[in-house]
Amino acid sequence: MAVDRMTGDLLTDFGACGLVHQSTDAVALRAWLATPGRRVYAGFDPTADSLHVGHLVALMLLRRVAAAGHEPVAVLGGATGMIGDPSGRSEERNLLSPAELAANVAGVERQIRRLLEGTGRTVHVVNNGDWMQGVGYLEFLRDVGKHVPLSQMLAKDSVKSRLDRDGGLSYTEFSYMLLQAWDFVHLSDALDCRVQIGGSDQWGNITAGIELGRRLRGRELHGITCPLLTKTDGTKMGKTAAGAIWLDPRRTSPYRFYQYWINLDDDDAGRCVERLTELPREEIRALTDLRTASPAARDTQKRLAEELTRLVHGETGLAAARQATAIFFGAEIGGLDEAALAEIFAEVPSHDFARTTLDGPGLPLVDAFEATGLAATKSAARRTIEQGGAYVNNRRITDVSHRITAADLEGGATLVLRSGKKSYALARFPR
RNA sequence: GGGGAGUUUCCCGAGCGGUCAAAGGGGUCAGACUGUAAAUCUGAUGGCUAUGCCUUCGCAGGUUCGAAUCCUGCACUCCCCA
Repeated sequence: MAVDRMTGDLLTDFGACGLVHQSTDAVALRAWLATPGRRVYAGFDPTADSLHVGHLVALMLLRRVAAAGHEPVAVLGGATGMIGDPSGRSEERNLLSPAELAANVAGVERQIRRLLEGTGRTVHVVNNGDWMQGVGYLEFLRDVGKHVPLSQMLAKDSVKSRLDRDGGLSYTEFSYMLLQAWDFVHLSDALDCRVQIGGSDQWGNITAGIELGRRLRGRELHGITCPLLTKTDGTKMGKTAAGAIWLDPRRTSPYRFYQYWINLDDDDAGRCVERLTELPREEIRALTDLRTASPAARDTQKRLAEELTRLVHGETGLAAARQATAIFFGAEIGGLDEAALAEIFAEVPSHDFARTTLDGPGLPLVDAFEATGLAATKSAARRTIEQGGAYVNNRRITDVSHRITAADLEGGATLVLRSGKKSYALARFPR
């Protein structure tokens, strides 16, 4: 992976990849970033115990920060998560319990550290809970609130859009930006961190921090936002009908993660490979050419899926995803141990049969299809078999009266049944 | 309150005494094609111990050798006139 893209300055690099939506004065920003080792921060609110694909942009931004010779600072929202960011939200958030929040912070921190490791730079992962917990309400109002004009707060898009709605927003969420603004000032004190990056919905919060820094410290702070990654069909990147694509393999298997990228349409894949990978610009250009010349090959999707799966799940995860892909697309199943099967078919429904059903003539395939739910009725199962859509361990069975016997298990205890192209079910025969 | 039309298998909708598990379309499922896309094409589409048997056409009765189709009552929906 090409982490060493130190060809230009950070802002130019971001711009070239389509990662700049808005920024504060580019000249001042460039000047500040001209010195290596500057600290740049992005925040992550722990709304769940895992990050999802939507967070990848910010994470990759931080990796680029490191690649450009600076030091990324990831801020975990142990304090801000108590409140909930109204930005980009149409409704009031539900508050998380402190216990949930602590668990979320722990999970997210682990992921961030992993993803920022290996950048070869010092990485700071801090929690705003650590500096906010001890601050009293009165103290905060006097030290911070006093310096933030209400007119500015009310002018923020995140606030305005919510005030116009039926639900409005609570005082609590309204105050969120003060906390984030204070984070920025605090980080400039503690780490001399003077640049904050984030999604375009963060612009209001970032500028609130910049303003506060000027008033409180007379310090010049900078901000960059990147466009929110959306798909050409208008839906959010990383959302599927089945829910979000998470980085935690327990929530989203490496296979599904891999498949998500493989299935992107050409334009989306093009944008993702540009913004979410660290491939050299020449390679990205080459992929674009390939995509135009022979879209069917889908080189971009493959490369994208490969890069991101390796980054998030490691070589082992990538290998597992590839193996699962081969099997899900028709490779015969054999020589796989139970553990590998369980891993690959983790999200597939299964049904346990008594071992004795295999005795004598064996278990009718029709019955197995019905029991596993692959077919609603035995008649439906028969139809599927007759029409050539039934498979056992990816071998097509066309005989309606086919029966499963112990011999089919080849020593194992699980058979993989399939109906059509992608409906799978496991038939287990525990000893 | 008066008059009229209707209620069919997942949905829409044809059927108006036997040849009706019920046309056609949609959907769904399989197959072919394909880029793990879209479109297209083909087949299937109540259930089962399956050349047969059982259940289904608003509900309950009745007429008939035989009813989704005819009669009676009930329920619900829609339209028109007050």
